[in-house]
Amino acid sequence: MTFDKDTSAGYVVNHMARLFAEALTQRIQPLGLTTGQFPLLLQLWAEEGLTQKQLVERLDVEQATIANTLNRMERDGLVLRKPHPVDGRSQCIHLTRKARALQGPATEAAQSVNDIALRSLSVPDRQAFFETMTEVIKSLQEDLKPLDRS
Amino acid sequence: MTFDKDTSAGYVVNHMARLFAEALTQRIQPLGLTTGQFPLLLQLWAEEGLTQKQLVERLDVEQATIANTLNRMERDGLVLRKPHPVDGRSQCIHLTRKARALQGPATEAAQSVNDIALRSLSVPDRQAFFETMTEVIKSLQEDLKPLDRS
DNA sequence: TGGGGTTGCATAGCACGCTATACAAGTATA
DNA sequence: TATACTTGTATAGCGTGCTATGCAACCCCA
Repeated sequence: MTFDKDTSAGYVVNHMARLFAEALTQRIQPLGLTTGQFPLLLQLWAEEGLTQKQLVERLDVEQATIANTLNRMERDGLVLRKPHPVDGRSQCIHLTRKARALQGPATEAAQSVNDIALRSLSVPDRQAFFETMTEVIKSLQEDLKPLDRS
Repeated sequence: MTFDKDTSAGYVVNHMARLFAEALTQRIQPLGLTTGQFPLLLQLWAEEGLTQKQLVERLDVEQATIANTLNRMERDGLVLRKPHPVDGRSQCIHLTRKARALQGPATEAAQSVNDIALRSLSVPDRQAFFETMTEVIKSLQEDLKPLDRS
């Protein structure tokens, strides 16, 4: 019994994820954005001035990854780190005018990728797809949970 | 109308893919393997002595990625590059005894991750999940196709 | 008021995947 | 045969994500 990549959920999911990323890159690269910055921008467009800690809590990404992405965003003029009024360890992350101006085009780009990806699916199929992914994510998180720092 | 990451297919797919990778890492790290090596090993367990070109054709990964992964696998004693009998540019990729011995435990680990991930789904739901992913992949590939070097 | 634990962030170092590029070996053509 | 094109690999450089670690600011308690 040979293990076939094409019937391996992990393999197919990984492949799909890379295609999503590629399609998004194609559309946001002209805006000067990258895929990793996207979740951060999304969060900051909704709530500006969050600390890194708060961003980590809201996104499913490790602190070190957030810190590195913020470095690149600061370098690219998307974000400013301002000192926290009371906690000397923290900084509040603020968007530049440039980053604010990208909200429209960038979300349109992301929406367009999602629309294209799901284009051939019926509305109930899309719904089922999301429900299934939510289940899968839950199962994997439960499997990984015992590892959490307790 | 704000764009919500939790209802964005791309975001959820990316998150799911990272969880799959984490779960697999947890199981194959003790074997001295990493996630990126897995597809290559799978292919070589089935057909040893392939060239890099042939691996690129069989896996959905770029040539440069394959070359780098092979470098790490050679470094880790999983793979040997032997000169191609007729084409001086190519090399045939052979597995070491060590790599061959890992086929059983490694495929079991991957199978176990897939089983856990899909655990809460009925058989028809699993089937539907694969069909949907295949559709999504096809749609994204069609969107990206115009970019191919023709 | 210390001193010790905690918490927020930064950094080092790695794997993985990508694009772009270089280069040697092969092929074909004038 | 000499030249030009093509093809197979390698490498540089980057972004994304991870773990592990360091460190200063904070907090609590004796």
